[in-house]
Amino acid sequence: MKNRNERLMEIRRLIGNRNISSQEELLKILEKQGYEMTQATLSRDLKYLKVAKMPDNQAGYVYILPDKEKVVEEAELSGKGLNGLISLDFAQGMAILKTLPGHASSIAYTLDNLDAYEIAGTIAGDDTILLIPRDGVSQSDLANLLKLRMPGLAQNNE
Amino acid sequence: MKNRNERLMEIRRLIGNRNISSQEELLKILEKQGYEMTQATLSRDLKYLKVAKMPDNQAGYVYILPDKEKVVEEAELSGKGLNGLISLDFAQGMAILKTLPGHASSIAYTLDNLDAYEIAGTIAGDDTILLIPRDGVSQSDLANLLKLRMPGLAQNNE
DNA sequence: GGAATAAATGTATAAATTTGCATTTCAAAT
DNA sequence: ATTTGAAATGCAAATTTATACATTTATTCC
Repeated sequence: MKNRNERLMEIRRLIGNRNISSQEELLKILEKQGYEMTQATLSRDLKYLKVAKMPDNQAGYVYILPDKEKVVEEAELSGKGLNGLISLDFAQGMAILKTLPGHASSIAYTLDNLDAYEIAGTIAGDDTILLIPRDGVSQSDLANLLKLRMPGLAQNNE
Repeated sequence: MKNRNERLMEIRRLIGNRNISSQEELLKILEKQGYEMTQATLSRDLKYLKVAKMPDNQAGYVYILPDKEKVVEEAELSGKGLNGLISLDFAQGMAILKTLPGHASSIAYTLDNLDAYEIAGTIAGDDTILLIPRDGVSQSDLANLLKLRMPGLAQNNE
């Protein structure tokens, strides 16, 4: 179909931004935006996108994006923050990121909000970030993750 | 409802350990274990536990346990002095504690003042604490210590 | 291009899940 | 021990979601 991909993107965007509780509800929003489709197709789309339905205190149930997808999207949306990054090194099983002076905490904040499985946590000083990877996460896993979200990042080692 | 709590625990355990695709399927397993209940109750249990149903390549759909969000609630409910504490993870032989923004240093202070042998030291950022255990201190030693001295702390891992 | 093949979608229906309401079970208070 | 209010559960119906099958739309390969 001509616009399936576009539709899938839009579905992801919608689920990421609002609390949607049923396929019917989502379907109506999509129809208002000009997408013509049936609930069956939406069901398939959600399956394709690995969207889960989760209980929620406020809304009863809400759709949620799978971790990875969500992360990528939000990182892209925010599109900000990683400018001050200078370098990435590995030592003692951990990653050390150097940044411009004063940039460490904002970048660390962005990193935390990636909600990436691979990152157990970060601690930021003034121009240095200590990133603790989860056990079992290899250096190259982490490098890939970071490269993916930080285009243009210069690395000291590979 | 003598055993509701036990049942809830068991449901969580089952969902954590195997791939379960429907409430019927889970219900049968529970029945074999001696739990008597209907699918309606199971539906409510899953809602209570915030278990989500997510598309899966192998199994079609699988139930998955909630992540940090759950922990936040429990921590908040517990009320005790550790209000800002969100989660506890282990990686690289160290413990990573996530807190609400700005809460890290006060909680780290509390940790230091436990004067626990097991804790060599802590470093606090804004919302993350790195806790360095003494050599020879196991993950479960540390988990026990924290559980013991910090009632209400929920954990992500076992 | 046109046949052959695969992918996407709609329709109708089955399957799965949630929920209103009535009932039972439990807990607290007197 | 009895009453009372809340929590838990079952039952049945409503709602929501998934899917088998048929059809349409796109893609590939001569």
